[in-house]
Amino acid sequence: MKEGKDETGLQGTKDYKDLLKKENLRNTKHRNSILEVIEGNGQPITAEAVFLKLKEQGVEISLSTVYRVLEALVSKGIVLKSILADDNKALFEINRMEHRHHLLCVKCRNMISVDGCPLDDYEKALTEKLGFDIKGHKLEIYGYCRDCRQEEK
Amino acid sequence: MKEGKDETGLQGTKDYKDLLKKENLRNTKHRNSILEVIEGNGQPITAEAVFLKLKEQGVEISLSTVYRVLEALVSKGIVLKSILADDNKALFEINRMEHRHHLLCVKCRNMISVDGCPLDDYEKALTEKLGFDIKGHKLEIYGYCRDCRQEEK
DNA sequence: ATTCATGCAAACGGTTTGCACGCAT
DNA sequence: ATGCGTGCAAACCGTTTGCATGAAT
Repeated sequence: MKEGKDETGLQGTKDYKDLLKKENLRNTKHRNSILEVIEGNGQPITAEAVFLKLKEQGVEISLSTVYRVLEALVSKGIVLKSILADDNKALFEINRMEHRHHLLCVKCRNMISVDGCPLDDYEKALTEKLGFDIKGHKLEIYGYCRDCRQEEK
Repeated sequence: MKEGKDETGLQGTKDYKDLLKKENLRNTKHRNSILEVIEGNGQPITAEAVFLKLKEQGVEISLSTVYRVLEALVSKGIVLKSILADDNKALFEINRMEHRHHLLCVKCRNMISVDGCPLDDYEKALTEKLGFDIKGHKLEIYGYCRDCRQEEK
């Protein structure tokens, strides 16, 4: 699988026309730019940061459009939204097919992505035990990253 | 309306004087009331809901005091704060010693608490692999509860 | 031609803060 | 007596929304 469309339709240099079309969203410059920024960004990013990155690139767009586009993408499941407890700005990231979690350093506030997930069995057990039909989860792990850990000592 | 304060069943005899003292927080009526509400509540609760519960009980308090007290308790680790992605109100719960997670029903928005945690081994592995010193985590599991699951079908 | 997307500015809502007073220590 | 705790109202700030214009289908 290379340049073809995969399940997500999310490809580096490719544009997002098909993806948007599939979700009944019109193919606009802004939506493409926003998807590019979000996908290109290694970690969850705020709406304002998206806005600023676009500005840097010379893309003129209003902040409210960023919000509206993000909301649309989230509602289609293309983008995931989350909020950390100690900072009430929302973070957005591409909904990659590989399941992924993040380690958040409480000091430098960097995020490290980790593929894979240890929760499958656990969820299965919960479903059986409680009759709860699990659709997903959000796992946020926090602590000190390798660098800040040194400094702490 | 009668109140059964001794029915928290969780702390029983102990009031919060010692706890507050230990953290260099003055022992005030409001702080005790708030701790009572939060601990008595089975699940995470918003600041406003705390405020309203207190009002019901005839406790006169201002919303900003509720926020300030909660903030103090969170900063001391007595209370945990979290924010769900689709609702930007903060939720507060007692930091119980037994590790506990919640299942959130995306339909009726009820929360079910589950004791225990499947992540210990996983975190140990991450620490070794990435040199990340893990201090804690937040796990939010969502889906349909037993009741809403029926209705979906 | 129609419908959806966007910009602008104003509104919104949960949360925070400045200030003066009250209460715990 | 001191300094933290509280009430009130206003400020704050991320986010949403109404309306008119512009672009995609």
